[in-house]
Amino acid sequence: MKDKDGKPLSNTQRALRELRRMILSGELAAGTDHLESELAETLGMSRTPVREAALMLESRGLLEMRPRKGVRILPVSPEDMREIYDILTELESLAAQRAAEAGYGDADLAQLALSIAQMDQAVKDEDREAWADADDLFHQELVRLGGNKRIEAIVAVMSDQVRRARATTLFIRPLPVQSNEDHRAVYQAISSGRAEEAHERHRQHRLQAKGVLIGILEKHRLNSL
Amino acid sequence: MKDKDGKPLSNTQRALRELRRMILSGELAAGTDHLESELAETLGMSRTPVREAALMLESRGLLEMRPRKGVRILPVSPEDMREIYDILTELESLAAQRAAEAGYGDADLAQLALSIAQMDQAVKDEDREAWADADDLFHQELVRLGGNKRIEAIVAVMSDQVRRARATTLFIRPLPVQSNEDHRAVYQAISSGRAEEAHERHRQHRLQAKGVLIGILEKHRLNSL
DNA sequence: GCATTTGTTTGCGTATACATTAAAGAATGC
DNA sequence: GCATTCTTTAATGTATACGCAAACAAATGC
Repeated sequence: MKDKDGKPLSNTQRALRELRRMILSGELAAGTDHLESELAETLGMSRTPVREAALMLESRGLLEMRPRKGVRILPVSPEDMREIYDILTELESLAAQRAAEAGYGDADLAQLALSIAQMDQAVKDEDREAWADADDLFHQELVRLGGNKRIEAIVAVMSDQVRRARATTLFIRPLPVQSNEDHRAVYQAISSGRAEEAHERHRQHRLQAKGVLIGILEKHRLNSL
Repeated sequence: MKDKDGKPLSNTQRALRELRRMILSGELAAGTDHLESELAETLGMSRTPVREAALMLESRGLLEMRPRKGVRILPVSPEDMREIYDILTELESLAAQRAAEAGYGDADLAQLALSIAQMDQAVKDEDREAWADADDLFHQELVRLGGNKRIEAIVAVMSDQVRRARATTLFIRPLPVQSNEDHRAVYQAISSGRAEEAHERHRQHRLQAKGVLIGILEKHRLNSL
């Protein structure tokens, strides 16, 4: 098996990507248990790479390995979402501030601008999936511009868990019009080097998002997904 | 092999603890490479549990597995320390704020008070090791009181890396008298429910600590440890 | 009937064997 | 003498085998 660059891809890496994909897509449902040997057979490889991949996914908080009970796909509760959003709020706001301080030019911010444009288009089209993808890109790029690799890694892990909750809630909630305005404000602040404002605007953006998501989860009694 | 509770401890767990200990103590020096088979022999077990432990330590950022180059103990640079302290600053300050909002009583804050007392004693005795241990405890307990499990986990990971830098710098720097005053102020703020102040005091404390550490590292040209 | 014990099964933890492949060294040609 | 290719080697990636311990079932004693 080779990847796009022609480099061979180890089975462990394949297992990692496949399992992650299966969890995020819901193919492996939250709360379900799966034997290592089952997963190995599904993926067409032996238990060893599956175990190694599972170990990594365990430290990303997507699953849990319980002796004799199989690999458990961890559900996400509203309380988990509070924790996650609190972390995202703090770390992304800092990233926004740092990005503004870095004095990036328009070229550096092109990707950010692009994802904002994509979100605008998606809202027009009422295409929630496209909006979610562009939103992911915006946050990922924002954090990248913040220049802290560890924050990037942490946010990536937390975002994986948010993605699962969002897969369920995406079609329940109203079109994220407010969100798009927030993004533009953050972009403007970064672009013109207003660090404090970038921080605060993004902070408010995330607090707002947290409130909306938690509200939906509690209203619909989605205690575990 | 059994642990304190009499429960058998898996070799993977033993490898995890041992390797972590060896890295933090410097027994496995930063920047050095080690074959899986060497480590396995050292620990008296086969490669399998060593690999599994290494995988976990890799996601904690303590080492890196590079095909054919062996397991590399990751060095920590001043830039790494900036990243780590930025994260600790944000997440611990939030924890302090939340702890203050939670309205804990004196009994709940006993451990926090104890570690402060231990730090005072350690400063009197000029026992830097004891101070460092108590300081770890203070921060760990503070974060626990914050009530966000994920922040606890992230801070634990980051703290492991700080510990390595501190092992080197602990005896270079002046006695942390200012630090102890900060801790007391944070404690007071939490104890009396002044959330905003707890946040801000802890924030300043961490920013200060960051400055001191980075200053030492750069002054002594400690670019990698 | 119920509880306790014994047997059986099943899945994991670990060792080990093997295939794979990148890196280092040797040999060859220019 | 240098570069290139071939060979070798060594370390990893993966499969597989097996013992053990936990969960479940059955059987036995009360």
